[in-house]
Amino acid sequence: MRIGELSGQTGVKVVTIRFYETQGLLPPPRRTASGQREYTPADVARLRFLRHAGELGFPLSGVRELLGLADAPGTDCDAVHAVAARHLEEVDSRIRRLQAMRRVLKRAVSACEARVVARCPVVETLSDHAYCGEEHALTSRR
Amino acid sequence: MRIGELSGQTGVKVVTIRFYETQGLLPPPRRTASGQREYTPADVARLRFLRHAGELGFPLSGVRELLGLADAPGTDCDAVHAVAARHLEEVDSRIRRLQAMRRVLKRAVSACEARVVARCPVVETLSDHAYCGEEHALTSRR
DNA sequence: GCTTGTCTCTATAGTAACTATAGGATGCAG
DNA sequence: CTGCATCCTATAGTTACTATAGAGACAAGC
Repeated sequence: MRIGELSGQTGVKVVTIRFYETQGLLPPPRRTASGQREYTPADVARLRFLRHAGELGFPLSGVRELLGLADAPGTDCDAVHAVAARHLEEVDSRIRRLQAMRRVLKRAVSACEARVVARCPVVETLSDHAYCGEEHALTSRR
Repeated sequence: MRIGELSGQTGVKVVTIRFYETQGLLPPPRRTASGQREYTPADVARLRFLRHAGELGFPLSGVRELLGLADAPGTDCDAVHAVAARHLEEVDSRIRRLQAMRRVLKRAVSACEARVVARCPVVETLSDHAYCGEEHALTSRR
């Protein structure tokens, strides 16, 4: 099948498929005489794996590891588990950081709606250095 | 004060301060005869505002808007509220997406630990096209 | 006056994970 | 055979910075 068909079957955009190829996540397929890529059902499976991993937020480096492990004869479940567990921790940490942001933000936005104060609570929150007390919850972002 | 001092007082790295200047978030300061930047206490306040907004996850475009509104004579609280409320929704949405990821991920990782199945649950989760049923919860990332 | 060390300057490139665009070539239906 | 969808490569843009190179500036000590 050609790249458009592969894209349709997997839900991965054509440009992204080519991008995955440059990143070594998808093996370079055979080409027709005119240079067009020709894929097999095995590529569909691999690309679906890629997509699912992407949807679960694995970074491409992690996906690469997972693919390597899944490809190896007799999957090393421990190694796979380690990659996934590490990513789960990362997701947890991102959630915690976002929730900390959310609390501060929600408080300011709500105060704004309540209209009980003279000065804009959002601007105050951002301007006030005392707010830095919240800083502990809002550790380095990313 | 020079840029290093400003950096120390605000916790924003020197390179980041210069970056904010190129992005129009911090006005270009006066320069000494030799070309070094000279800042005032007003710059400290503005940079702290910038840092707080950054910690709350506002995109630079949002920070730009907020700064513009905060600078205007007589803060337009409604406009500020709109920017903040929009960002709050964005944060909420990111949290929801991450939590959906987390559920799927947690299930696979736990199954892995329980060791009740023959094949690696993480690899299964990623390979199984039936998993696409979860797709609704895991909408387009980013 | 000279050296040493820290700070500052500009400009460029790299990060993640794609997306967008330009400018052509190919494949297929009518 | 013409038109349109699809395909090709290569390059640049996105976000919010960080890293690096190579050079100039400032303060202290000798």
